[in-house]
Amino acid sequence: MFAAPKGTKDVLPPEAWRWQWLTRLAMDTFALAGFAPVVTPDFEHTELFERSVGSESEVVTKQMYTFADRGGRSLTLRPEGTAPVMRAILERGLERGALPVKLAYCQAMFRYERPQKGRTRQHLQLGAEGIGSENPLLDAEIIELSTRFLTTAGLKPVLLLNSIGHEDPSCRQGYIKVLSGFLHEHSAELASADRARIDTNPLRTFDSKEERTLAVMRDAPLLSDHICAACREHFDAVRGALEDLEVSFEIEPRLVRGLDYYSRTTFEYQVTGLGAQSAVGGGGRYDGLSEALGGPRLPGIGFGLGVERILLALESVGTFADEPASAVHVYVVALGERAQRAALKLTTDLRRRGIGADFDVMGRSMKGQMKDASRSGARWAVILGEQEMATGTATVKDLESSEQTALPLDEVPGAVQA
RNA sequence: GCGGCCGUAGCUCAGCCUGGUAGAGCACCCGGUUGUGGUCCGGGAUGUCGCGGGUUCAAGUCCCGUCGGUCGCCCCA
Repeated sequence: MFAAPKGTKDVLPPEAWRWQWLTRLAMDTFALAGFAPVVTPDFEHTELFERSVGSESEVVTKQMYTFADRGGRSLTLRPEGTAPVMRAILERGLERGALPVKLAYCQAMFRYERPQKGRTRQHLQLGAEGIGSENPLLDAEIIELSTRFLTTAGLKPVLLLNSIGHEDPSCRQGYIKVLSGFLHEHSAELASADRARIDTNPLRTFDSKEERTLAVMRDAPLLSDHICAACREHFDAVRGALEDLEVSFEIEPRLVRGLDYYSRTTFEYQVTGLGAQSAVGGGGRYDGLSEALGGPRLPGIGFGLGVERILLALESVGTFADEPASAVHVYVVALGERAQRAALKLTTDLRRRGIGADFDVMGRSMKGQMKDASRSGARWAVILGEQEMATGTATVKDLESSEQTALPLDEVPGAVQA
């Protein structure tokens, strides 16, 4: 027998109802803020991710599902959502129309990693992107939106906020030099894994879980003390706007993102109940992304939220804001071949009127059908037996109160509306 | 890519240490009520004991390998 590939899993009912509930809630919430849905391909040219996420980044060097198709093209299963959306915008020239472009998605991401709690090789991500404006109010709008969605879903996440400046010697590049100098000075005190990447990705040293490294980093120079005046001003405006909106946050000067395209505002949502993982989502500005892909200057900001992680966190909280119920409202019980055909007809008639209905196709006894009716979650059982068939009626039973009455067939839909 | 633990019925697991050819609960089906569910009672079906190899008269049980799961490192949503 076949099993699902390593690091993937099927989602079956009842869990799947929660997925549907959560993703609908998200897309509805985003739409209410003007973000229209977008769907991009599940695979892209490998180069798209090399040029946006960064050819030196861990995601690109170790985690991508990259393959050659029969035409010899190097393709990659989408490891993140922002670069494909930007690519689609540039390809279709949306940046020459009305700005900002506001898009939302619910799509699978693929990363080759060792699976563990809250981490699989395919995961579903909800995201929204606001593209074409540098206005700090857009940052606040985006952050409030994702915060509100998570809160509505039933979480109380901690919002961590930082600014990592922009790609310029007067700003982040200058800081990285200062940081590298500091790290080289203290390299003997760092854990070996952290020492190894002083030159490749010094910012990530802040994320180390090595005690000895963290001890060193407590005295490390902070990016927030070295960003340029314009970035500082932008960040102050974002904070002010969030305060206006009463969105609470914590400034985390050590918050660093793993994808190269991020600039200025970065943020992350942390919750408990995810095992070793702590983030349900994160995002930030990517003012240089378009240019990295060969497009015009097109600043933007967005976020990505992990559906599996949100659901895990909700489970650990123990409450779902909206526990979905069965959609079957009426169960038609039939006795005899003639009644079974009538049952399909009645079930279909109810469905055409928008009433959830189901019936037995297993040839169950009446007792078995009643049991199945109960199991289906239906409120009503409509019984079609020989007596009913003879008189053109149906017995309508309320499965909660156990009360039942005989009605002419054409009055059944009206009787089970409530 | 590295490490710990685990892999027995559809599900959750016991049995493994101290080898003697499989069990419980739930779920499912049938009956108690040949036209009435959710409760209760009675009965029933189901396993290549992850896979491959080894030790042994005999392996679910011991050994090796492998695949998968899980948790952690790493990385990230």
